[in-house]
Amino acid sequence: MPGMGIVERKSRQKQALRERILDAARRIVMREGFAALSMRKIADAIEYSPATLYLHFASRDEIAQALCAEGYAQLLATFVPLAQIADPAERLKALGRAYVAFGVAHPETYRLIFMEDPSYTGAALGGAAGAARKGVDGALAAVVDAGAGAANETAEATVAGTAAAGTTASGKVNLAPAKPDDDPGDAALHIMLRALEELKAAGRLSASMDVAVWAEAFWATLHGIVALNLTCPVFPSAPLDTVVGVALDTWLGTQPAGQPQGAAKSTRAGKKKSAEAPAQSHSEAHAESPAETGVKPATKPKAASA
Amino acid sequence: MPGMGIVERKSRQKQALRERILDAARRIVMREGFAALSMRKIADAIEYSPATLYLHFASRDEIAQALCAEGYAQLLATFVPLAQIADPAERLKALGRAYVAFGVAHPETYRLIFMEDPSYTGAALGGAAGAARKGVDGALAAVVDAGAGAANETAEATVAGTAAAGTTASGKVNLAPAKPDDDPGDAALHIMLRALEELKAAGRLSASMDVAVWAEAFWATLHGIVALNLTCPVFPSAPLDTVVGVALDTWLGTQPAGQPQGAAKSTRAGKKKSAEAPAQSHSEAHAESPAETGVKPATKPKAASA
DNA sequence: GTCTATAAAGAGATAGAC
DNA sequence: GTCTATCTCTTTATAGAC
Repeated sequence: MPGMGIVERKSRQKQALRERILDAARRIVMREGFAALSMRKIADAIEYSPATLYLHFASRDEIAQALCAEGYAQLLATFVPLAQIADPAERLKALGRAYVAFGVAHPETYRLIFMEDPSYTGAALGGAAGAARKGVDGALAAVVDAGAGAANETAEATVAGTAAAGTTASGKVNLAPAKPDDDPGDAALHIMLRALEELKAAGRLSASMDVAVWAEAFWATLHGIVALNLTCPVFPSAPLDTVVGVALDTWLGTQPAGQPQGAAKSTRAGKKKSAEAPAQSHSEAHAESPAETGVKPATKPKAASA
Repeated sequence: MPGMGIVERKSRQKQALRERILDAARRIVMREGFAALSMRKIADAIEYSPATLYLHFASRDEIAQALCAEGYAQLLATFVPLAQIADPAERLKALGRAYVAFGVAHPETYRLIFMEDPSYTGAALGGAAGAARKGVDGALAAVVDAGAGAANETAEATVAGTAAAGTTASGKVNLAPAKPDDDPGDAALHIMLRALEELKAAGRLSASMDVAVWAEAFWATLHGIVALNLTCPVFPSAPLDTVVGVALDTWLGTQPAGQPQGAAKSTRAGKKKSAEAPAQSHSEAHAESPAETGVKPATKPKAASA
């Protein structure tokens, strides 16, 4: 019977190999696309035999789902600092831009999470707890909780003077109990819903609007932009940032329309941001992973022998 | 040397077999998903040998692209009658609803065209000419062309009285030359752009808005709704029609700002879709194809042997 | 725990007989 | 045109030696 330290060392080693497997898998997915992910390739990459992988993961699917949870946690992590933005509309815009930036910066990860198989999406949204507990989720849950109190008040201090608000703000916010442990995959949703409640309280969103519906439609817009960008060769014809900007302005009622509905800067100077428009740069985004862009993932094997 | 009639008969027979191949392929894709489409399965379905398929299609990819072009033409066909709607905002709403309905009614076809491989999307948008020429495209091109003249005037007769319009309407419409033969895949885009120009002329869209950008962002919203609906297990929590309604109202500026509009019954009783929520029903959609819904397409082979 | 070896299945595509 | 037969390659997953 070995001492406790030996057991721990073995456990650490097992965990380490598990991480190496996931690292290799992630690299393959990023470079060649998810379709090219195979047990053999992973085994080759980590210089183990394929059979060893099955001691850590029951199947290729389990590896894929672990990658999904990881990637989703990474996405959530980019939201954390943005949840502190005082103005709810600006907060939502920043979240939207970060969402699109993530999808553009990590196309294959985004594909795997949101465009491949429903079970993968489910693994990411529901199973992000496991991967996210590794550090991200704690911080996020803290932010979400803090948002219920502190962020709300700072937002009021900044915004409340604009319109007749404050009446419904205090009483109705607890409509979203925001149990952070309940479903960590919904953390992003909670951030959005809170911002929407503030927006509504400030009179900048129709009081009759169902915030849950608005949030889903808003999400769909962002997802559509990312997904078309990844799949459709002719999208977008205008710079991506321009399309995102129009979408955000439309959803948040800040568009320079003939009549602004909520509260907007009446008219803008030029036509659009045709001049600058850095387009796909997104230097604001995440520099963690080694440039997932550029390589055609090749869902199809294409020609190999001739 | 055979007579000309014999050559024609042979050509017809060849075409007929080509159609049978595509029919079988379409059925497989609809029932088992695109990933399950293989030359052998097609051959089995039509009771020919796999080698025969290669006399009609150079590769599996070519079959897939033909299916894409077909499906896209089918989608365009559902737009044709809607292009006659006089009010441009209502026309765009109807187009949007038809788009979503198509995606929900033909999930695997939609996936193949817009969510799988960029080359497939390209084949649909650019190569729809070939498949569409079979009858759909002619009608569509006619509608598009007629739209430049007739539909525009009916729209003016119905709408123009609303706001101060008419000044820019006549002079600027030819901004979109609408060459129907040029790129038939863009026919849908042209329909949208025309509606947007009318909207702008009527003062119901900001004069500074770039209609091309608006159109792409609008498309992205619709695509996002369909794509999430097909991939994300928890989307939507509210009935799909409600989400679509909010999106359309937001984009077309018909949202309440205090008063509830067409859809969205102000407040809901429960939290989520616990109570009613028919969700995926959509009986309004197309009944042409044999119920592509319901069966899990299984991108992955999953368990087969044990 | 890790390996070698292999089973079992399936894919796309082609050569050559008829 | 069509078929038989096959080549080549890939995959997931497991059995059993060490």
